[in-house]
Amino acid sequence: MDLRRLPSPDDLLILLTVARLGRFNAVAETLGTTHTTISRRILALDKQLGGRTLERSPHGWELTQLGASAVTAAETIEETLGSLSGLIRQDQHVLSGLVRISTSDGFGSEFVTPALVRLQRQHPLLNVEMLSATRKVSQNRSGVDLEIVVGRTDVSNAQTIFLSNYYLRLYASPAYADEFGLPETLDGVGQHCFVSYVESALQVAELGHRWSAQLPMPKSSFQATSVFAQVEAVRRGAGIGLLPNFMVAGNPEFVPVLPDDFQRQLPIWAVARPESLRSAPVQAVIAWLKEEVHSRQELLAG
Amino acid sequence: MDLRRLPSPDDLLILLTVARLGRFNAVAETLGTTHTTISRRILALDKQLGGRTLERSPHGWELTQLGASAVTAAETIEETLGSLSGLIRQDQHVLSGLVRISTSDGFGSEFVTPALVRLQRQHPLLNVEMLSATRKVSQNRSGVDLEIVVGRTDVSNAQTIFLSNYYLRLYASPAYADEFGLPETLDGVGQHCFVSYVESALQVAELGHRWSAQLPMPKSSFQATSVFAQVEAVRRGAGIGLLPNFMVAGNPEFVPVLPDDFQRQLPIWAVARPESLRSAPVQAVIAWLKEEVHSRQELLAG
DNA sequence: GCTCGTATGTGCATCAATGCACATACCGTC
DNA sequence: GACGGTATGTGCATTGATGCACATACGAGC
Repeated sequence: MDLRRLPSPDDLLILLTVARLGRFNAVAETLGTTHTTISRRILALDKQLGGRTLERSPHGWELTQLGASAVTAAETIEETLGSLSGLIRQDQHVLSGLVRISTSDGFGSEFVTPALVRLQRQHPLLNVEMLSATRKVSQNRSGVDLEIVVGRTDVSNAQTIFLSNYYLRLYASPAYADEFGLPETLDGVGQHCFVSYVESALQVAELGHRWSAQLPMPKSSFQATSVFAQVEAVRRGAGIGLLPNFMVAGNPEFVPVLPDDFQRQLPIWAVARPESLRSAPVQAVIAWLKEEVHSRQELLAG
Repeated sequence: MDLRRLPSPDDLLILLTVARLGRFNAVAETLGTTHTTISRRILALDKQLGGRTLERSPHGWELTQLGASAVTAAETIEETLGSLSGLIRQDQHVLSGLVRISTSDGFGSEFVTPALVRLQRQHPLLNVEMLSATRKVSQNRSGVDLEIVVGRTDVSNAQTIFLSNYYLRLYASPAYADEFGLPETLDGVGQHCFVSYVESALQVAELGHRWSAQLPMPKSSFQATSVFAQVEAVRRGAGIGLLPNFMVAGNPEFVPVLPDDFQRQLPIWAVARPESLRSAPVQAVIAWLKEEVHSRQELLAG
């Protein structure tokens, strides 16, 4: 990529500040420079982008459509730089102590474990305990510094940090499909064996097949509390299973069933009490987890 | 967020280019500046980040851990800026007109052709002329909008854009190996027939066997100006040939000869005058070409 | 060991970006 | 309408970044 042909990231960040403050003088004070320089930099940016990014309004400067696109890019750059700065600040302190994390087993082993291993490699004095449980967010988090939870979060004295969405979709094994065929409609799923979570032990309703009337009662079912068991059951032909996409997408041992008709999107959150969030190790875990999720977003969306 | 406290995004992008190219001089050429400036900017970045981002290695600069974090951030910034640029370009242009490109025949058919075909499929009004010639970068580029050249680029009034490295390695056919055996050392190559470029017509010295004293004078030689002819000659048992890896790697009709003892790395560049680079179609060609090369990097490195 | 080529770093001159003083424009108040 | 305050833009001086010439270091070849 020709870096000289790209808009100046510094100029984009200035535009972002203008968008926030509305006046050149305010921006100049904030950035420790003069309104003259701000004016000139916006002029230069407009030339780079081939149009006006700002227009005058009674309340000060307002973004044009081009300016709005540029500000979106600037926000990404700002966040990227902020993360890098935060990383550096973290690197300057040796992290130690113990962080206890509760997480569901599928997401835990696929995303949380790698992030924590990377973190601990850099901070060997940091001890990590990862408790696997597929549960809804608890009202009382004693003993746990951070919870990774699925679905809705109705909790009042904690902060929720969105990590990502993932998808539950219907899958079967090629052998099962060959032997029993696959349904043509969602109603047809009721004629098949179904693999899912144990309903009586289900804490997160969205993980179960009952959560939506889209899915009929199955002829028979194979239920497990472990998502690994569910995946293995589908792989071995136990039936049609409602599985997290990130565990089976792209694997030829799993055939999507009615992929255009059914999928269920679930958010994953990190939840922590405010006092936990004042801990540098917990903040580090969150940052590294976000990085892990972000860098593998296509697996979660796939 | 205090923007004055953040690392300079421009300096991060320079580090990214250093990480890709490994040498300040190459970066300077690519960015149209001097190695002095690159050196100073890296020094400045190291100060902003509070540590060294690069350390010396036998192959050039290598990233420290801090440098790797910084490069990750730089990649995000680059992509963000690229997306913004792409958005703006989309809004402005249906590509049309004529782009004339000069390129070597092997690389041209393997990488340039597919990229151009894809581009033209999307922009049917765009006409493309691809001139095949294996030459060094010319001082006068009249009639050609873009040159794809191999090896060193010593040119003053044009911009060079690094595309990739590829490798010349020694190969023979299985039949030749059976009949004559293969050498155990590089000196032993002198006892064999050698297939190479026509020395008297050689414009890029690195393509010839003489360029390095590692390769002895051959007993006899088969020389051709067409790399396709060279490949065919080796395939038909004419001798040991110095061939681009991307044309024969993985093909059972070609046996690597002394692969651990000899290889020659060559850079490939796109070169254009500043006024050519102001043309949206030329910019599009460069972008698509880079994408083609990037998405098939393992073939070039293999 | 010597020579050559290449890579990076230092010092000074040059150039581009920024600061400063001032000008112009607009709005609100009297 | 006049005045004061605030916001943005122009021209020239100043400052910081970059280019250029040269120096130093390293590796390869003879």
